[in-house]
Amino acid sequence: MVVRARLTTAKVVDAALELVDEHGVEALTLAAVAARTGVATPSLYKHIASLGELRGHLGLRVMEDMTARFTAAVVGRAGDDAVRALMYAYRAYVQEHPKRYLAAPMDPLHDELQREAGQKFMELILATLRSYGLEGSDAIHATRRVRVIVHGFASIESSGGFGLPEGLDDTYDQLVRMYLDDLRGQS
Amino acid sequence: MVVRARLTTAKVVDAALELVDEHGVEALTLAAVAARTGVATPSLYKHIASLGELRGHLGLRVMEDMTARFTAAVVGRAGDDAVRALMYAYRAYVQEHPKRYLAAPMDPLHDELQREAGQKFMELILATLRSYGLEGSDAIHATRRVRVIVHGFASIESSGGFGLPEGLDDTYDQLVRMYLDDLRGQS
DNA sequence: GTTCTGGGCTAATGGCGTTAGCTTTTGGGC
DNA sequence: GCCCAAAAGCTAACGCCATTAGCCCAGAAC
Repeated sequence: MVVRARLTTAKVVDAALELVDEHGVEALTLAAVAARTGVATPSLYKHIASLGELRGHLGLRVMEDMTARFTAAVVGRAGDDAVRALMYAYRAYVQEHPKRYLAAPMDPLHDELQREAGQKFMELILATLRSYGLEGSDAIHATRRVRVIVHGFASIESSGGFGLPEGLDDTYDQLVRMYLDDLRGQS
Repeated sequence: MVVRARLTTAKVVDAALELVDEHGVEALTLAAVAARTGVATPSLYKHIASLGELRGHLGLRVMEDMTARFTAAVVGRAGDDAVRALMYAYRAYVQEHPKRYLAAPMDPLHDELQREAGQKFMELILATLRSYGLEGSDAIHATRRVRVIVHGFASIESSGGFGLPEGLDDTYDQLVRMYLDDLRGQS
């Protein structure tokens, strides 16, 4: 006899992620998640503490997913090659999942649940920059600068903020080149 | 006898802006706006069509306010001096009104109500870059690049996304310099 | 076989946005 | 200076949402 597939926190987050990918963050409602998981709304509270906590789990999931993808893209590369791989992987991810990106936490370090994933992400960037031999605050500034560029571009692009999408690839190429030139200049 | 101050759309937006500045975008609720304006909630519908439209008006207000501030900062300057003034004014505005920044529309060109303000803003950036003599798509790319930098930094800073705020001024200085070097390099 | 626990359920509450329909104020036309 | 239409306020009500309380049932533990 088939055991009735019981719900778990992970499955609830799965449903939330699907919902966000399809209809955007504003469509993330407990009623919708319940419908998708085939359960009554209050039953979700056996697996999550609140809608806010579900959002936290969702943000964590997205951040872990991004880190995994970017790690795969960067591994085995160094220098400009690695930085390019990271930056292009970032944009590719957001292009594939534009609505999901708005569910990613911008301040993971301030959330108990997401802190570890946030640190892993930052360490990945630092590791990507390793071969430039940056020390102390130079490394921190360089990390912040890439983050500003990739996040700035991604958040504008994913919300349709660039009037016409024409030439966006070129714009991104220029940003990558600008960052690399800058890195080289001060390393 | 003092005439009872009647409500207008502008006053409703004023109240909404105060509310957002004090308690964040998620606190923007018709009930709260009604309480602040001394009116029953449904009465607001005599001045706005819906909460969504109020958000639109609010975004427009913020965008116009920013454009006015940045224009004042840039006027009378040219070249690197103008670009620096624009970029520092942008960050200063967001530092003064961190919560408000999240109410600013990221795609004003796709909103009937905000399109004109969005174009004015873009024209301001283009004008700021005028003295570099960029033509056609070069000007568009350069505009997009500044926007990515200032928005990326502002959105991360305003949501506390940089772990420790230490050295943030330096990071921003580096971003400004990076952009200027890049502009110079390709002009 | 009984018991205990975990995961589901229904019912109910309070806050929200929104609509309908009423009353009141107000300002312009005569 | 009065009248009346339109503007701007109100209360009542609806439906959706998150959340809580309290019940029930299945299945694992013993």
